[in-house]
Amino acid sequence: MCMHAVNGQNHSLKQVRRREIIRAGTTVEQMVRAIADMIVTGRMLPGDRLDEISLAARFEVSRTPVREALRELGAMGLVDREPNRSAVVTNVTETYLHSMFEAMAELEGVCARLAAERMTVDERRMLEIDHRASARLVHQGAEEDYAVHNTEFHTRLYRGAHNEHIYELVTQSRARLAPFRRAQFRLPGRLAKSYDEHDMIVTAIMRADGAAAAKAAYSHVEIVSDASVVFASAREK
Amino acid sequence: MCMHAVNGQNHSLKQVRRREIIRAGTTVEQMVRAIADMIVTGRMLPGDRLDEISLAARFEVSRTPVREALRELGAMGLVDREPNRSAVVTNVTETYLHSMFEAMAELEGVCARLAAERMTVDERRMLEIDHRASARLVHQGAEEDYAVHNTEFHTRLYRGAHNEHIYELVTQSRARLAPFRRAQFRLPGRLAKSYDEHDMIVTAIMRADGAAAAKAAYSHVEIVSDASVVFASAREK
DNA sequence: TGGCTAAAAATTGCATACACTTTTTACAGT
DNA sequence: ACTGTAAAAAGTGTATGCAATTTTTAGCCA
Repeated sequence: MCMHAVNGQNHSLKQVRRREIIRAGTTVEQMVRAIADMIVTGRMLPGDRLDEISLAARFEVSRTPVREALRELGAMGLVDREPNRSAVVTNVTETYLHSMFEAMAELEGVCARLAAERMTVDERRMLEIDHRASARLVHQGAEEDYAVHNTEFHTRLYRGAHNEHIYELVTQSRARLAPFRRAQFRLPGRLAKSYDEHDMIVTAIMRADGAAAAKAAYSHVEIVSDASVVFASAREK
Repeated sequence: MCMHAVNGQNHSLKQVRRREIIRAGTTVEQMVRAIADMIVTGRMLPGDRLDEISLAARFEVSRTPVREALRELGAMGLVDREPNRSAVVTNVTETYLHSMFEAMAELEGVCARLAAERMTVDERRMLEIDHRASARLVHQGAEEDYAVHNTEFHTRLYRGAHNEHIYELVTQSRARLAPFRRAQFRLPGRLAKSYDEHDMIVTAIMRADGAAAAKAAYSHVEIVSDASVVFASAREK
């Protein structure tokens, strides 16, 4: 049986319905953002399968845009794809995880150094104000809120380097690392320690001491301890 | 007219024919490699359009895999895509280009430092031998061959850092930068200068002097001069 | 000639169909 | 029960079709 006429009709209706739901950008962009968010925020864990049919059903689209979204997520390193196999939330070896933490430390170091040399007066002021304000969160033990502050703090550093490409690299790396650094601030005393480390960075930046800022930012990432603590959670799957 | 039966037949035949042509990986992977190569080697210039229909015809596939390939190239930063518009080989502002060169210099610096600290005896030996051998190419003024050597030399550095993630970042950045650093070794005296700079890096690495290696590698990228010289060629389009 | 507009053509976005591959299930023989 | 295997089910890869959008072309008027 030939359904071309019916198809057109059906298609139209769906199109109209979709149009209302528009949030931002194309269907694929939305899906990429939505799925990336699920991975980065831990609602999906390394190893979890992402099959095209389920995703298509979930987002109420056909498999075509789903596949494009998965392709993009694959290029971003958030999912692994192998021919004729379902996509899977990227899981990495301990060695590779370590290399990501180290790369992150190096990049943070570079950003902090450049930020110390280049931040505008306004940027420095905002960084310091925001940092000081976070002391309250530490005292309250507000882990969630501190995590939000922490993300902003680092984003300020990355932006402060005034280098668009480095910003992209470090942002991409941070996203890929996110699934493996969950539960970071739940370790006892971690909040206060993080604050002190931020303080070292801020102080160096206010002095425009690039070398000190780089050193402080590098050690803030704490390659070794984080990597091992965190890996357990990744393997639980 | 309904062509479903015919479709099946036709499809089958094409499938069989394609199977013979397999080179490596899936159709999309092959296309990504092929197109990326065209961009990186300059057979396609920044600003050039990549329309799906022509590409589909060129590679003898339907638009579906073409779209996936373009999506991936977009994620890699080699092409720009906007909704309802043809993909275009990425062109960048002078500011962004400068940020890429700077990022590259920083990354090379990190790689050189880590390489100086971590390269195995074999890696150091191979680096030095290969470097010494390139002196002949300089004397002959063999630009093409030196360019090949140069690529290998830097790859050795990146690998020598013994950090998989940094390797990925620097490789990705190098690919994105490639379209804008064409014709590098055609400047008079550039070959000899490049050799001397390599020599500084190699010497520092052989001494396991990370700081010196980093400094030498950083200045080797020559952010400012390259950026301006090279930008002309990008704009010619 | 120089725009302005509207129709036509070209092109992209997405849905659907079907071949091919992988995974699961069911069942036979041991 | 236990394993091997074949059939069924599920899932991926890609071609094709149509709606929506952008680009081009043609014609019009000042």
